[in-house]
Amino acid sequence: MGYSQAQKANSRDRILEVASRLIREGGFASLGVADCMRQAGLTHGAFYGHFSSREHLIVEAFAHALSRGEQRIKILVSEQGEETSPLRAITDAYFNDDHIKNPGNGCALCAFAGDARHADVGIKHLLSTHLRGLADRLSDAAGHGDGSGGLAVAATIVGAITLARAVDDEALAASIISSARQLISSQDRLKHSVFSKTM
Amino acid sequence: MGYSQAQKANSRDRILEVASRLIREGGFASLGVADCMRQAGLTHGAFYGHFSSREHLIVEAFAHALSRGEQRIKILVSEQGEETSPLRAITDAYFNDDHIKNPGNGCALCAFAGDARHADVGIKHLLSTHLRGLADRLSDAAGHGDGSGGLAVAATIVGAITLARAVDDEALAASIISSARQLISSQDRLKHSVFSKTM
DNA sequence: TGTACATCAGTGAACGCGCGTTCACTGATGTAC
DNA sequence: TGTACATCAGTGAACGCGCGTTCACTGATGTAC
Repeated sequence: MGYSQAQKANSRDRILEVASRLIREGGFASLGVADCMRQAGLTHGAFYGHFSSREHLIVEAFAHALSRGEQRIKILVSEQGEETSPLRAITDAYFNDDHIKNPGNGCALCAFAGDARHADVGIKHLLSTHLRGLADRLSDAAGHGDGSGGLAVAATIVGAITLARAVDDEALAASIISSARQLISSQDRLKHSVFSKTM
Repeated sequence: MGYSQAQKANSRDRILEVASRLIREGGFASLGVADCMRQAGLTHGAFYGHFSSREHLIVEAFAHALSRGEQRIKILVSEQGEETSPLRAITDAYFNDDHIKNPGNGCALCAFAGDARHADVGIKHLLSTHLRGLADRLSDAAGHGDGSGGLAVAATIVGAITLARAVDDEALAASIISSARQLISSQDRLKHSVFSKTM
């Protein structure tokens, strides 16, 4: 395991990948340096060759989680049938069962909405930027000219997923999601356009 | 500071009161035994005379926070004018500026929606029960016969408050709230009844 | 091509701090006579 | 009523574990000759 810049970069990527999953699964507080390194196939001593502190890792891992989470959502959206309205396609992607049950691989905004309040300003800033982007996309997808409605739909999605993951009862979780789905659908101005043949 | 059952019970209440505020402010992880005892006017050594472990305190403090938070909301609701529709009165209580900016004194559901996923089953159970109650009240207030819509409104409220507290930008926080307010208002079937003269 | 050397990613033992927990002790309050 | 004693809520020093961080060392890879 001698010198190799490519190998080192690869190690760093692995650490980030693991960390971005771990923090989405368990929150920032759950991230342990030793555990993270172990899961990346390294020992804890090597950590400080890649990151100057646990805090720095967390910020980078959060940014990584945001983009990885967005990728995942985009994949889910692209799997929707073409007759689905744009808003419904996004909603279905977020409310996908696999997405709700596997936060480690999902939307970081949903995973950290609660934690972010206690996090430092760098994290809050990344989250804010991401939220604005999501709200714009939702607003467009719903056919709202101005971007006013997107934030509320984002809040409903984040709130519903957060609560569905928090409750101790599968049936209640399912009710939260289906109720949110209906509420969001009521905001869909493109629901009865060319997109929606089945709805 | 000798023997007195009444004094002991009083101490315990103070500890719970402090703890329920601290966890709402900073999340479960932020609660330190020594800090909590200090704020209750005691030293850390006395702690185990009241609670068998930090974990037990957290569960009790969470239950306490739920009821204290509900009290607070009820007070805010009762401060609304009589011409306000029931749903709007509740919405205004949650979206009250003071409530959003002081989680330590507010709704525990909003404060812990994110944390609860990582908490033990006792916490999840208390939260689930509380959520069901809130959803029913919202559903009634909105004039929906069946309880289906309440959960979505609860998700919107919780999501909006969580996000408003998480972002780094006051203007964005305000937009989240006003957008959520509009979305919820669109679900209000009693909006144009006798209740609403000004809306 | 082969050999000696330099580089440095990674290893693993050790450090030190924070914090939950324990425990011997204190002293004010309530009770017995 | 006054005095001696028992109780126990609270104190504060100390323990011990987990975990972030440090550091001397290893050994594989790349370079020089």
